[in-house]
Amino acid sequence: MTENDPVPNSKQTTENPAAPERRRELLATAAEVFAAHGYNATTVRRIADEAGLLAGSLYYHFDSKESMLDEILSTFLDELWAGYDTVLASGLGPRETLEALVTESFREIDRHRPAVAIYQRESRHLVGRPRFAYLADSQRRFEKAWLGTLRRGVAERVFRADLDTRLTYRFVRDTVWVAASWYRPGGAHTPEEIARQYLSMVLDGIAVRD
Amino acid sequence: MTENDPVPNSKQTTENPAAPERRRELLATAAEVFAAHGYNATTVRRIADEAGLLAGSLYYHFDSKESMLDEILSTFLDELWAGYDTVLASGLGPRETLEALVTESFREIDRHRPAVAIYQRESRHLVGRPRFAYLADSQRRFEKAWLGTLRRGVAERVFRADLDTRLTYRFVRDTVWVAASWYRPGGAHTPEEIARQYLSMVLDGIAVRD
DNA sequence: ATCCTTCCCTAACAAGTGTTTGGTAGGTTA
DNA sequence: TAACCTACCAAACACTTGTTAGGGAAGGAT
Repeated sequence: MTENDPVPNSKQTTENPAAPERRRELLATAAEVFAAHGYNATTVRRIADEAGLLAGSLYYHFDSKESMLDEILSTFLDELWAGYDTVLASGLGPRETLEALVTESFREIDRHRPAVAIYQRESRHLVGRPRFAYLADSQRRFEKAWLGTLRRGVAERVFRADLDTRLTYRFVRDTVWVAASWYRPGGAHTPEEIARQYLSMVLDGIAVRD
Repeated sequence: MTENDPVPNSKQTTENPAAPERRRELLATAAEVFAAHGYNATTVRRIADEAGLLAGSLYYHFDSKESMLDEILSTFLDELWAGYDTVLASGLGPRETLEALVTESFREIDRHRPAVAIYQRESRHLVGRPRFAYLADSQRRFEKAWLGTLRRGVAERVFRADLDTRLTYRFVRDTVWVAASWYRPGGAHTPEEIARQYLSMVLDGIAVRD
């Protein structure tokens, strides 16, 4: 029996500053490989190769392959919602809220690109599994925040009333997050620049005004 | 040896009207499962279950699991390009070309929803494999068609000149195709309605004009 | 009645999968 | 020096994977 487990295994909710340095390195490479090839197509041997150790050694740090995925996604979502909640609590108008949410989203893509890519690819079939129940929660909060902002904007006559709000929501949501598939940190554009251009397009359109 | 193979196996480029009825049924269910769970996570036993036969029996109709994927994707892309080429050859202006391409895209999503979903999910790591070289071809033609239309529009002063055309291209492209992940045939909106709303948003923006 | 074709099943194969177990080099602490 | 902890390796485990080989039932053609 594992009577006196040192600690490393099993996720830590409270941040332990002194401890799992190596753990984060391994999670980072795992996330990179998951994002590049997909969770199912990624073998733990491949992760181990990339990290410079053997497959079995990963199980000193993690319970299972799935728990790596779990930790990658939940860490990302925790940080995402910290940013979103700050925006939503600051009492901005609908247009400013939309702008702030979009900008925050591109910043998260910048910081958690692999996690976002994994989320996009895998969340659809992970939702439903009890272990990943927080994904469904997050989806609900997400929809509430975005749809609410859009509807508020329509009510206050800053957003057009002749569009299906639900369709608009989907377009806005998807285009923002799908950027994670081509975005590369350190590329030609900063997250803020991308957000600015994206907002300009979504708010004012790409056609020339008459 | 398989001296006298009846025909069924191996893809048919020229449409044989008398033959592979069952083949198309099986491909349709395979596409559905691939789209729902991802290619790698889908076992041939799962496809067989869904189709009502045993795993080995699939190999009477197909060479391999990969050849099913190949046929699903190439069939879809063939039909997509038939539609696109018609649009591109009809000598429309940039704005009308954009509208026609977007509308045609949503029609393709309506007809080939599983194939589109699979394409979105898997094409990134299939590109490069020699067997799927046509995916890279398609990507190049795709970029050429869309980027060309956008640039022509900027030159003719119908699209804004102050946006990064490449960014605009990515946004337009992604938002159109990602719709396959939530679109359900027979839903509240027809493909043409979705295209109209989407175009209205992209061309004129969601903000109220001053 | 015989043959042939179509379409499927049964049963197995080899390779690859996530995971476990026991061991061990090297540093830290007692 | 002895005991201990950390982080890894070596080797195997049980299971799932895509795929194949051989056979057989049904039905139309001869």
